[in-house]
Amino acid sequence: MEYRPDVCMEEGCPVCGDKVSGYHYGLLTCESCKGFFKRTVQNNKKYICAEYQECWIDKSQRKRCPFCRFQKCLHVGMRLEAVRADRMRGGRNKFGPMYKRDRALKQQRHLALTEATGGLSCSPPLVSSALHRDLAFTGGLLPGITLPTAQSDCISYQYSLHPNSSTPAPTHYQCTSFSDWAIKLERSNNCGASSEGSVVGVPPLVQEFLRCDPDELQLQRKVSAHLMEHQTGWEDHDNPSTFSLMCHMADQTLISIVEWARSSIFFKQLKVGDQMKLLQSCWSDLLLLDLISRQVLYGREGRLLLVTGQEIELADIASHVGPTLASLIQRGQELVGKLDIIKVDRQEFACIKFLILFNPDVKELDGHQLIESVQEQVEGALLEYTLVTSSHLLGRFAGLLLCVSELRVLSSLAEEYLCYKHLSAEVPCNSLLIEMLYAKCNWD
DNA sequence: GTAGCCTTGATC
DNA sequence: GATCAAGGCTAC
Repeated sequence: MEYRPDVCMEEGCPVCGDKVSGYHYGLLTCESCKGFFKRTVQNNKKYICAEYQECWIDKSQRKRCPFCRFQKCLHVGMRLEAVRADRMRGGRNKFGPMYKRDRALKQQRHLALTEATGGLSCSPPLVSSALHRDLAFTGGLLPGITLPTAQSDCISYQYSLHPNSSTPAPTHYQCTSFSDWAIKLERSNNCGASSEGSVVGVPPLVQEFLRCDPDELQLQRKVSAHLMEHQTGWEDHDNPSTFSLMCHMADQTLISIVEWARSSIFFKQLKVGDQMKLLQSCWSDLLLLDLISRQVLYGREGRLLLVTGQEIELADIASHVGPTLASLIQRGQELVGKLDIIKVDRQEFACIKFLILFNPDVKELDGHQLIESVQEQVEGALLEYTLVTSSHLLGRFAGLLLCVSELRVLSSLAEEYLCYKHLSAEVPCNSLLIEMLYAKCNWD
């Protein structure tokens, strides 16, 4: 394989986003963070953060808070043990093979991406570089002018959120090839389907749940179109932060979840009051399930696939967020890993959605009996389906229920985080997320 | 204290 | 001998 050193150097420093100069103390970093890390460790420096130990570190602000800079160095994986106690110069350390593996991996990823995008990746698809732009890693997350189409194999992004802006978009980023993604979708959609449209071995109720499920590509187009249509209306004076964009994205996903529920079997039979109570009780579970199922069904390892079809390196996100969100992402990743190992399919995810929605534990339900009965039917259908598809008898079913419990814990933590961000005025106004959050609080 | 460039030396 | 990741030097 031809070795291309530039592939590794294209990425920004994981600490500050500056130009990488090589592997230093365990990973690719820039020269200044290398020097900073060395000075700190060699001289056993102790820093104090003047604020809340969550200072943003980028190229322009890295000098402001050495405490947070050093914390970030450690967080992204710089290794203390790579700083030599004896100060011996030259030579290699024990990380040599690790650097080699990392290089090979990056090279492999680059080639895979080049192939997936039909050799169009002349400029690197590094959303990570865009993440370094501002405190809330703005940019690169709104689909630009080019929406994925069958003709366009490459999804472009621009820095500039305003098409008429005089500032030229400095870089185009590429994302997952649309055709590659579509192939994955098609494969997933057709799993087990017979030519008549019924599915062999799949209980009729599960088939009905699957029929209610929104089409992923339609959802992607809808959310992307909405974000592009409304981007000029947000924070006219400034670019919206990435967190704010994520909120808009989540809002749109939530709207699609409500639409899904309203048009679904059983739910349509409920009184509006009960419908509201059920949705208010589980909106965050469903939102998180939507995100997680997307990773399991269509995502790639180490990346976060957004509802718009864009992908972000998880390592990049983790290195740009505070400890609370980083821990949430970590747990989410672990859950995706668990579901990935047991290869949960669309049928099972469809059942889980109904299982979450029809929660008889919700208080003051008029149609409590009906909801309890639906929950039993869903459980029965899921159990039947897992028994048909898995040889592990009850193990798979029990495993899925355990994952649902973990998902509920995570969504509750995510709600707390959202609440905190809302109190810090970082969530956009008129957010459906906040409306749901408040509805739940008042109702609880 | 920072950060860019230089020197060193084990490994390939 | 080339490479490259350590530590060192020094202008700012």
